[in-house]
Amino acid sequence: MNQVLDPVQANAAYEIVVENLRRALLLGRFLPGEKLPPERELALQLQVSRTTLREALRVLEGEGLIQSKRGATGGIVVQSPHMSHHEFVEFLSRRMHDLKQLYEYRSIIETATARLAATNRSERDLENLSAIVEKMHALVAGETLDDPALVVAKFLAADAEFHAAIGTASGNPHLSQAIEDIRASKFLPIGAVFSKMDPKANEGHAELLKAIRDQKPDLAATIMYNHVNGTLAAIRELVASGPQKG
Amino acid sequence: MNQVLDPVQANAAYEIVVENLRRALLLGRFLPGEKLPPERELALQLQVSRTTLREALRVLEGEGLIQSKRGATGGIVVQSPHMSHHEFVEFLSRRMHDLKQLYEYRSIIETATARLAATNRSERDLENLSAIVEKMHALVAGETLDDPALVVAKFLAADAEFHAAIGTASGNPHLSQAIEDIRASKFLPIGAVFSKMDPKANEGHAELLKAIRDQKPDLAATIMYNHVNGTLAAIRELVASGPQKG
Amino acid sequence: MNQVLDPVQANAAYEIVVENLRRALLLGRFLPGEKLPPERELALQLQVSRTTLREALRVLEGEGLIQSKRGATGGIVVQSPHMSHHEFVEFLSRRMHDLKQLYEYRSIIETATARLAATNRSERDLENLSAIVEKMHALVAGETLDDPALVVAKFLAADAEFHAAIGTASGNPHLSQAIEDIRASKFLPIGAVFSKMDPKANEGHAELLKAIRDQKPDLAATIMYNHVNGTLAAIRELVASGPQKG
Amino acid sequence: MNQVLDPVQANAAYEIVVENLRRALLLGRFLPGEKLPPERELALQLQVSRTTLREALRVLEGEGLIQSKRGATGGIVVQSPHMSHHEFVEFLSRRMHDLKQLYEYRSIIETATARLAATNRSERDLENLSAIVEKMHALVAGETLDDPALVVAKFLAADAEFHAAIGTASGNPHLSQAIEDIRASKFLPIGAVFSKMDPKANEGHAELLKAIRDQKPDLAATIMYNHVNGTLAAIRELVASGPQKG
DNA sequence: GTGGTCTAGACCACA
DNA sequence: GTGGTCTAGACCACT
Repeated sequence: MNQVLDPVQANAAYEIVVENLRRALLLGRFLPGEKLPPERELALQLQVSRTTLREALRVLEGEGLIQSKRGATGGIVVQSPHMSHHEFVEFLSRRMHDLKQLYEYRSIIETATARLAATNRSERDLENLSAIVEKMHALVAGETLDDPALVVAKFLAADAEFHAAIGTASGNPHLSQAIEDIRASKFLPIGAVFSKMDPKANEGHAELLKAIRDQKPDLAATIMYNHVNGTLAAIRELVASGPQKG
Repeated sequence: MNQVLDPVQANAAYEIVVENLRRALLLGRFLPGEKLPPERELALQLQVSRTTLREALRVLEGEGLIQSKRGATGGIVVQSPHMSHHEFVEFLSRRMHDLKQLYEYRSIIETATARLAATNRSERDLENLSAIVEKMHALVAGETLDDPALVVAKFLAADAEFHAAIGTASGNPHLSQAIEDIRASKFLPIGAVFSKMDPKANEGHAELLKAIRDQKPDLAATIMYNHVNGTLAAIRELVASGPQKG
Repeated sequence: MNQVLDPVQANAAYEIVVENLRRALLLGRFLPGEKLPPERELALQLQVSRTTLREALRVLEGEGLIQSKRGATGGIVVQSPHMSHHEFVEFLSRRMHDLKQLYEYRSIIETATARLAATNRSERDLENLSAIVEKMHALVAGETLDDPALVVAKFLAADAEFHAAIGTASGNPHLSQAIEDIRASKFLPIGAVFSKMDPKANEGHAELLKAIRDQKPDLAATIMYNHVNGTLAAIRELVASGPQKG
Repeated sequence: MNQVLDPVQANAAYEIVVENLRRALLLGRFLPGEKLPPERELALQLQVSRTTLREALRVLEGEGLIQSKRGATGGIVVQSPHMSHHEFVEFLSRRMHDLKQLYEYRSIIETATARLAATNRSERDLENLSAIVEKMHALVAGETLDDPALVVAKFLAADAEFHAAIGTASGNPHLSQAIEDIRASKFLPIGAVFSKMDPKANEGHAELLKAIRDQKPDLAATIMYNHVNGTLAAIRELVASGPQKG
C-alpha cells in the first residue's frame, strides 16, 4: 500500500496560461512579427482575469518569445527566435542523444498514425490536407517575395498543421495529442533545420497525401517513416558539417 | 485567429485530491472495510498538507464513500462497496468508444516498445522482468489462500510494473512515459476485467519475457500485440455478456 | 517596529508636469506675454508624450496661468503675471524657517566644495569658470538694453552654471549632485531676490574664481561662505522690509 | 530657452515601495532572521494595495534580501547578506575609488552635523544618544552570548541609529537626509568591515556623545572627522591585507 | 492567521 | 483603443 497515490500539484492559473501560450507560439500558431489578440480578448478566451494573463505574458516576455508595446498601434508582438546558425548547431549537437530518442518515438507515433489515417480518412480530412499541401507549395514557390525567415516560419506552421491533420484523419485523439506534444513541448527545432526553403521539403507531403487518399496504409506508413527519418538525417548532417563552418 | 486558445481552469488542490481518491476507491484500490492509510501518510503521499487532505476527505465522507472514526482503533474506513459488477459493466459500455481508441493507441505504443526492448534489453532488465513474472506466478498459484479481490489488486500492480519494466528495457524514455501515462493518468481498467484470476493472464508475460531474452523483436512485438488486444477483447466480451446478467 | 515605513504616493505623470511648469511660471522662468516652446518640444524636454503634456496644459489653462491659441501665430501664451513682489515676499516669509535650514545646508556643502575645488581644479575647470563669470559680467553691464526681468532670468541660469562648475572642479560627484539637488529639486529662489540686477552680485564670483585659480582653499571657502550667507541675508532683508511696502 | 525643464519620470508605485523597503533593510531597520510585519499591515503602512506591495516583495526576494514562507508560523524573513570575506574584499577593492569620494563627502556632511549638534542638541537628543550608546555597549559586552553575525548586524543598525540621531540633534533635516542617503542607498558596507566586534568600535561614540553633551562644537567635529576617516582607514587596511589571505 | 493567487474594475500613458 | 498599473476584496493552501 506504499505510495499508491499520485502526488497532486496545483498549478497556478498563470502557469497554465504560460504553457498554453508557449505551446501555441512554438507550434507556430502565431507567426513572428504578428500580434497576439489584445490582452482583454486573450483573457476572455482563456477565461482568466487580465491580471492573471499579464502575469503569464511577463514570463513569456522574459523568455524573449513576445514583446509588448503600448499605444494605439501597440500590442503583443511575437518575436522570432533568433539563434545564430552557429548557436543552433551547438544546440543540436549538445542534444543529439535526446533527439535520437525523440525521433525514434516520433517515428513510431507518426508512422502508425499515417497508416491509420490511410484507412480512416474522411473526405473532409482529404480536403484539409490538400489545402495545407497547396499552401506549402505556394510558400515554396513564392519564397523570394518575402522575408525568408518569415517564409520558413510559415512553412513550419503549415508543416505542424499538416502532421496534426494526419493525426485528425487517423481518428485517434491519443495519437493527435502525442503528435502535438512531440512538436510543441518536446521538440522545438523540427524543420528549423532549413535556413532557406528546400524545394524537396514539400515533396514527401504530396506523396503522403496521395497514399492516404488512395487508402494505401503500408505505403503511407513507409513514406512517413522515410519522411521522419529523413529529417533526422538532415539534422545529423548539419551537426556533422556545422562545426567546420561555425 | 479566433478562439485559438483553450480556456484555462485551475483546479483547487483539494478537488484534485478528491478525484484521485475517488478513482482509487471506485477501482477497488481500497477494499470495503479496509482502512485508508493514516491522514499524515496520505498527505505525504499526495504531497499536500493535512488540511487540504482533510478537506477532500470531508467531501468523500459526504458522498458516503468513507467514514472517519476517531480513537485508537479509529481511522478512515472505506464505507461503500466499490463499483458492483453491474455498474462496472455499465461504466465500461458507456466508455467503450474511448476504450477502443485508447487500446489502439496502447497497442501501437507497447508493440513498438516490446520490439525495441527485445533489441536493447540489458541483463539487468531481464532480471527485473523475471522477478516480476515470478511474483505474478506466485500470486496466481496462491490465489485461493487469500481474499480474491486483494489478489487481483496485487496482480494489477505487478502487471503495471511489468509493462513499465519493458518500457525501461526499450531504452526510450518517451515510450516509458507514454506507457505510464496510458495506465495512470487516463482512467484505464486494464485487467480490472477479472473478478477472479484467470490462469492464462500470466502466460503472455512469460512468453514475452522469453522473446525479449532471446532478442526476437518481431516475436516480442507480436506477443505484445496479441496481449493488448486480448485484454480489449476480454473487455468487449464482458460488455457483451454483462447486460444479460445485470 | 510600528509604522517604520513612509507611505508611498505615486504621482501621475501629468501632475508632475503640472508642478514642473507651474513652478517655472511662478519663478518667472517664462515671462508674461511670452510664448512657451511648442508642445512638441516641451513634450520632448519633459520626456512625456504630447498627450500627457496637453493634460497638464489643460490644468494650467484652467488655473488661468496660460492660454492656448491656435493657428500659425498661435501658441501657448503665458497669461497671468508671475508672482507679484508682494506675493513673493509673503511666500518667502512663510518659508523663512525652511530657507534658513536650507541655506545652512547649502553653506556647508558649497563651502566644502569651494575648498576642494581650489585644490583639485584643472585648467579645463578654470576656463569654464572664467567663461561663465564673463558671461555674467556682460549681462550686468548690458542690463539696460533689455527687459530687466529677462536679464535676471539669464543671470540666474548663469549663476546656477557657475556653482555647478565649482562642483565639477571639486572632483567629488556627491558634492556636485548635492549642489544640483539644492538648487533644482528643492524650490529655491536663489537670486530671485533681485528684481533688478545688483552690481555687487557678480563680485563674489570673480573673487572666488581668483581664489580657486590661486589654489587657496581656505580663502575660497571663506568667500563662498560669505557669498551664500550674503544671499540669505538679502532674503532676510527683503522679508523684513517687504511687509511694510506690501 | 533650451532644455529648461527637467524630464519627468513617473515611478511605478511598486518601484517606490521597493526602494523604500530596500532602504529600510540596508539601514538595518529589520535585522536578518527577523520577520517583516505581515503583508496586510505593510500594505496599510505604505498606503498601497497588497497586490502592489507583493510586486515589490517579489523584487526584493529576487535580490535575496528577503524570503517568504507561508503558513501560520510563516512570514517574510529578512535574509542575512552572505558575502564571503574574500568576495567582500574583492568588492571593496573594486569600489575603492568610489569609496574614497563617498567618504570625502561623508566626512564633510557628518563633521558639520556633529558641530551643529553640539550647539543645538536638546535634552531629548542627549537621552536618545545615551540610550543608543548604551545599547551598543551592551552588544559589545554580550557578544559571546549570541550569533556573532547577528551581533554585528545589530551593532550596525545601532550605529546607523546613532549617526541619524546626531543628524536629528543638529536640527537640520537636510543633513539628516544626507546622512541617511549616504548610508542606505549609496554606502552599503559601512562597518561591515568587522566580521567580529572590535572593542574600540564604540569608543568614538562615547567621546562624541560627551562632546555634544558639553556643547563643544569643535571637539565634536574633530572626533567625528577622525571617526569617519578611521573607518575609511580600516577599509584601506582590509583591502591592502585581504588579497594575501583571500 | 500567514503568504499565494485570482478577480473585476478602474484609470493612466501612449501612439 | 492599446498595454501599464493600481485597487479592494475574496478564497485558498499552508504550518
